[in-house]
Amino acid sequence: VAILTVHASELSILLVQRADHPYRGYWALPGGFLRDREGLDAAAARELAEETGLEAATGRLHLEQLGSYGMPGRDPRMRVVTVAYLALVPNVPLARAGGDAAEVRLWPIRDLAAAKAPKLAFDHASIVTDAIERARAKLEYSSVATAFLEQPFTLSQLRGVYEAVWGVKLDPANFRRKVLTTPGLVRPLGAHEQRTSAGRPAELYKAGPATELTPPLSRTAATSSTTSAASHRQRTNTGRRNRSSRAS
Amino acid sequence: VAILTVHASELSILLVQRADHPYRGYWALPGGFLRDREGLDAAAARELAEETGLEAATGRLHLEQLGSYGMPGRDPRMRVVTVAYLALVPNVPLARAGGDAAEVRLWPIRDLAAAKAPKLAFDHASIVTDAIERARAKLEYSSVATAFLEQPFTLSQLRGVYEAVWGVKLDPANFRRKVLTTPGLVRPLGAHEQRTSAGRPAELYKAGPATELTPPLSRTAATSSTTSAASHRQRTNTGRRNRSSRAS
DNA sequence: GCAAAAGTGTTGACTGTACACCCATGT
DNA sequence: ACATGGGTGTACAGTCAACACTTTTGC
Repeated sequence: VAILTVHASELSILLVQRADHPYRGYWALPGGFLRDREGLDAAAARELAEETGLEAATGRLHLEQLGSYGMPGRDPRMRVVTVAYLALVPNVPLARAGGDAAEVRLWPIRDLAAAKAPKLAFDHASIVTDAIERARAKLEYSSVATAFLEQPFTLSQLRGVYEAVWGVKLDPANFRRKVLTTPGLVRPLGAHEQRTSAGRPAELYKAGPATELTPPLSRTAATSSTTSAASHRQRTNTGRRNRSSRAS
Repeated sequence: VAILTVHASELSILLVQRADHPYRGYWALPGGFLRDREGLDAAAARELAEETGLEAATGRLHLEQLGSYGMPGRDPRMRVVTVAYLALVPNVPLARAGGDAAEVRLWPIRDLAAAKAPKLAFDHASIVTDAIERARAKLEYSSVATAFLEQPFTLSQLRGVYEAVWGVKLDPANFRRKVLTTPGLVRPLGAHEQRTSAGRPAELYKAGPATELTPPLSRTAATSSTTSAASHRQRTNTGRRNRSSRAS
């Protein structure tokens, strides 16, 4: 199970450090073996609960099948076919620390490519890559972003999820309009958040019944975060011209 | 392996009739067991070749993992976890007829919900549903439609794929523009088709390197076959004019 | 007052759809 | 000639990104 969450404005993944052979000391996705008379979804939900204490059935969290990995030799002990799942959760209590794992922690996605990156066991690097890509793609055309948040939430927090997962900055005004004009995406509660630091208190929302986002929210539409002159991104589109209406 | 093709303007799927217990006489997806030292993709390609004679590696046909199905009891003989694949192929030679299958044939998707629908073995009805939905969704945002065609093809044939898979009618003019303005989707060959019946000969194209279709082609945009007369009536009149001054 | 964040308004560029019209070919 | 399908032109309506502006809070 690839458990993704947004922690400190960073998309992060839960990994466990292996205490036993093989790949001792390497980091791995949490998981285990399918039991008799247990379906794939049920097994994934069980592993998720063992790791985080979160119940997939009760909560609003998101759990979906990601794909299966069966290259021969991926586990040196024997032939193993893994069915990977993707979980999107709001916060991770980080249950358990003993058992067959030496340590459990959240790794920011950004650090997985850095020098201090953890070494990943088996073919889990490939699974992690697929999980991140799936999550990024799903934000575009579905309403799963709310699975990263506890309810109720503000639109700024929801926007923060998109910005963390995609690594871009979004225009608050346009994001708000997009979310509010999509029918059934969120429902206003009428209440406002209690103050945190400064600025006008934001209205609170709950997730609505809608699951699809049509038309999608495009992640290519990052606003320039730097001082407007340097970053003109120009999408190499050969034919069409792009934005850059600044001089007119 | 769920093998989809477009035959006689109908999206169709290849099914084999089971000759042995269990589900004798029922129709099933072609498939088999994973071999030692064989990856999942390789096994799917092997099954596809056994069934159709098409080589996934050489041809331009499309083969992707669809998902895994592991509910206990789905096979009455023993616990079996199936990894399903989706194949999109241009034409199906329909190799083999003996072995453990009584018959092999293409079933139009439309007939699967009809009264004369074949009874499907195991949980294959669920897999077939997922395969069709995946294919329909993928046409929206990727270039896989060309996998249904032999090369070269005309834009009308490509449009016919969309119409068959989605069950809608698309505007030829707008479809053409959409395909041609997407960079790298198709490449013109300069040649024209040899006459078939009537009308101007169409230009021939090959699939290009592009795999994504952004922005996507929306399948909700079916042209209305009825109601065209009712809404025309009158132009919105006498309103004071504003905006719409194009001035580009 | 000032900074900061929420929220509204506006505009120009682009996109999608509908449909009129021209082109090339078979019968 | 005319039917048929290929291909181009164009107008209208809708959408999106950019950004100016107003509102509501903490300090």
